[in-house]
Amino acid sequence: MARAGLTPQAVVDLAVGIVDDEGPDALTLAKVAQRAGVATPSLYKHVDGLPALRRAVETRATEDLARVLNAAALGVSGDAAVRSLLTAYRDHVRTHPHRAAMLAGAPAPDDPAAQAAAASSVASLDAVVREYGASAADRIHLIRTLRAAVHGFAVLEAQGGFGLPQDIDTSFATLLDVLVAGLAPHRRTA
Amino acid sequence: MARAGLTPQAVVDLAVGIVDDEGPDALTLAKVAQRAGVATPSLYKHVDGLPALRRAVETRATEDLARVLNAAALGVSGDAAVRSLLTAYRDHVRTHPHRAAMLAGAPAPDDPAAQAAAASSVASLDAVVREYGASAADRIHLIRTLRAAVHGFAVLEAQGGFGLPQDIDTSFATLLDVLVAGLAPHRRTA
DNA sequence: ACTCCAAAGCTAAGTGCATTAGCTTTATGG
DNA sequence: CCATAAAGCTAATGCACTTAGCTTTGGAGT
Repeated sequence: MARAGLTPQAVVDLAVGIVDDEGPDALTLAKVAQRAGVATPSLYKHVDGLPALRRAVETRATEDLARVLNAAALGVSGDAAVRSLLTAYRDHVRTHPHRAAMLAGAPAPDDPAAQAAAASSVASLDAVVREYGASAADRIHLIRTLRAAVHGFAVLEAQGGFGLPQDIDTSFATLLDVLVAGLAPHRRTA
Repeated sequence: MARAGLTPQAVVDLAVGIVDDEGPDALTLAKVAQRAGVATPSLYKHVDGLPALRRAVETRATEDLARVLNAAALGVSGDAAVRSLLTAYRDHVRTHPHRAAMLAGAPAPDDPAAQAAAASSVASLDAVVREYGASAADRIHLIRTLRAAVHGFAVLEAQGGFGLPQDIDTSFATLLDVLVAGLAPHRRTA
């Protein structure tokens, strides 16, 4: 192939880097091209315009999160598993604060990778709440409850929505305590 | 004054309308000018550029939310108050889904109105958790817990982050139940 | 009623970005 | 060694934000 040896993958890598460094609003084709050492229109050989690139970055972020959650669900169970997963979620968003807002949307219906990543995250959460809900239909509400709570916390923390930065660890501990205590009545097995 | 009789207020009104209709990304000075029946540069007589207008819209959204929360905190107490406030929060975001993402940021430090609105929301929440925490320092963690949980739920719902739209009311009921049950151990007075 | 002036509007012009079209180069496979 | 398809480029268009500077208008004060 030709000079810079770009691939769709590499372009998305650069885009993710820009988002992590400067936030989603700073993602522009011009900036990606500059980092790639290439003229802006050349990117269209690898990516179908800015909106598509945004979606690809979102997919990548969803996949990374899924990996983290899957890892955090290994070898734990019960309340400890809930704490492990939620803590991993929060820590991941703290490490990548600019991705926070990207994690709330539905995966693109035409992107199997995004669908798979989303399903994988749900599966990790489902494993963790399995002992709190008998049927999958019951558990979905618990999964949504946990996801909403951590996601809200992570977004607020990442975007400075909590007034003072101090004591946020204590607040997160409170969140975990409240959720774990609130989940107790749903437990199936003593 | 002159022809269109614009004011900073009126410009922000139009901007809020655009955000509510088409989302934050659709907010452009050109579109505001079109709705106002005015040439784009004329807006600079009333507003200090697009970023400032965005902030003003955010402030307005924060104020509206505060009003809703204040109203929902009237004449209720205990668990019912928690449910009332959180339900009002969720309903408000459902009514204005495009504002969801705007409600996570810190209020601009140089905008007293935004500061006041944020403080007012916190005050409503504080009143509701007063019987669960003795000191203000204790309550802040409960406030953050509740806010994170509802905000996460509202954002995920508004942005389609929950897979299927059905059963979301049940999920929200579960969220409320879990939070109320989890809060119980913190109750001061029986 | 008249004058003046500040506010509110306008047009013109510059900049940056996204995107499309069409050309040129390069590397690779036959 | 050459043909070709991918990868890159330049040129050009359109849209949005923004600044500069001019024009109009409506009301305040006489």
